[in-house]
Amino acid sequence: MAAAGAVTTVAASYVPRTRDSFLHLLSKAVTLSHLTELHAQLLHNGFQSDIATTTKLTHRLFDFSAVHHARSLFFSFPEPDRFLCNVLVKGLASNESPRSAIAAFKRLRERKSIDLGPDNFTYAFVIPAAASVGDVKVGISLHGQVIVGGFCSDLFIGSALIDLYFKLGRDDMARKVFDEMPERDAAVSTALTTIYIRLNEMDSARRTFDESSEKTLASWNAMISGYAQNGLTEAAVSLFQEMQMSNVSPNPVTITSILSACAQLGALSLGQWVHGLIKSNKFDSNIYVSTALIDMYAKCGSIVEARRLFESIPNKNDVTWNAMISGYGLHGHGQEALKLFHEMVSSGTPLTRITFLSILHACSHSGLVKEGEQIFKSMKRDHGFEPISEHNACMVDILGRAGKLKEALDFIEGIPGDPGTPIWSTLLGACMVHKDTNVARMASEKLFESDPGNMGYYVLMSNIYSSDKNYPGAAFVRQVAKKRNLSKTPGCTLIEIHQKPHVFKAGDWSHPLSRAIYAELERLNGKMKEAGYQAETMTSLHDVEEEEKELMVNVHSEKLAIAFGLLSTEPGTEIRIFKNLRICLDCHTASKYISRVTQRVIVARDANRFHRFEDGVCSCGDYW
DNA sequence: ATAGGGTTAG
Repeated sequence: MAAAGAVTTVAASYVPRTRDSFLHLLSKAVTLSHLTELHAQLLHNGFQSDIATTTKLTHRLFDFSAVHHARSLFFSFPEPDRFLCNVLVKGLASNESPRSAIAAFKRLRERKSIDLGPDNFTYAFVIPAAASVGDVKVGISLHGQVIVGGFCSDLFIGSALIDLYFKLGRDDMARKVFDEMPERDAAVSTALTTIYIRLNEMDSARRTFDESSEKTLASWNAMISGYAQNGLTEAAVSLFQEMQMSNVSPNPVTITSILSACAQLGALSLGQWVHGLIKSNKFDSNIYVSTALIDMYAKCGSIVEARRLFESIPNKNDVTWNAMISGYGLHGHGQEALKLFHEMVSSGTPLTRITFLSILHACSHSGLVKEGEQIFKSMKRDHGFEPISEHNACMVDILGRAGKLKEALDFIEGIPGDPGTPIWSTLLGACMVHKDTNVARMASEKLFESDPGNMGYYVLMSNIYSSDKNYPGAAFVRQVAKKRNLSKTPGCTLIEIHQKPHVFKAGDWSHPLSRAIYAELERLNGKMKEAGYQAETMTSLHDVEEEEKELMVNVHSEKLAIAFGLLSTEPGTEIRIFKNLRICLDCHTASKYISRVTQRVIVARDANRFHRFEDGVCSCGDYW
């Protein structure tokens, strides 16, 4: 046993202790060596047959991932009770593997020495393990046991079952479990909040959270992460601020979610502030935290800082590598992404489907057609991953963005079965960049059929017609969308000036400096035209309805943010903007001209990637 | 002496 060696080293500091003081010290221990030392002292004091201290020690050993030590402690204990068994199942599930937790659960249930069967805690630990394995048989059997054992009213078990059924793809059963749950005790509102979040009913979740008399850290975290994962990033940030005001200290789980929100928002200064918090709270060694931090820096434009952090992490996992690879992809650093991908392969880190999505996207953003094709082939041949719809879409993207629309179509032909929505949507995007109306029409017909409620495709198709000067076609597509009552996600652009975020919408006059901003744009327009810039003019929009015409010539949010950035910063300063949608063709062209006439570097993150405009050229090479 | 909450693609 690991502790045996420690006995001699602590013999000198041997102190007799009571059971309570041991329990206290065990929960206070902050390092694994504290625990091994305490284990030695426990043996000295004759506590080896005391079940309470043994259970606590086992639990704490699992906290530090000392699986082997925890295991041998468990098996050396003559008559473990249910409590100790539960700790084993939980520890195995969160450390070793969900499979071994399930195996241990089965063994313990068969063992007649445990006179009482599993309890509500046991199921709360083992059901999530079955969910993460995705084992239908085990899952259904556990649900049966829950019913027979009379645990249906337990909210923790209910929420675990709901999650299980979602992971098994049985949304109907998830809903059924929820609807059949009887009493909903207000005292366990955290569980209910979690359930609503899993059902994607954020408003009910928030109501439950707000009404709960005692807000646990887990319930704050559930709400914040629920918002962040559903793209409600402002709500996540504002709830995080509320949490700070209520004097509740964030833990690594809170930090991970809030970093994800910062990454989505492009909120660099908040992200940096959170980084400070991480350092002062010593959360650096948490792999979720450090991975989310890398992602935040990469998505907020600081790819160098992201890489610096990446190098400093000793315990990188697959997600960490994936985040860094896709960061390079976003910035159009395809070669760096490829180098890292090969390093990942040789590091022995298991590759995942997301690894291949990340590297394939990196190839497409950098126009690396050959390299992308090689990786796609080796994915199946060398790594045994059958391509799913998203991987195929990546290949279409690689070919399409490089202008090889014919090859892209041939590739689609070769896909067995229905190619799926993501593929046609990708192809449509490529048609926008390369102005191919015929292929676009074909792709859009498939999309209007398979995903008729998605306004994005109508906008894209209408823009493709417009850039081909087919205004009747553009107007027709927009009319169809209008008839179907679809609305477009409003575009907006964020810019941080002196650590304060400013958000602009198209044609926005709400900013206090609006007059100066529009005047600056006017001035820029003149200089850009001298340099050869041509905007869409009113006369070319003669076939478009009045209302739509106004919308189309409205100044886009990107331009407003850039003009504001130019006014508010010293000459020569880099301008960084963040757009929630894909940047439009006109704004892309305009940004190139602005970078030339003002001699400023403009970095723009859109929904897909980073664009770095410098002296009239964009780093994306005009495919995005 | 044990529950709940977290990162990567699009």
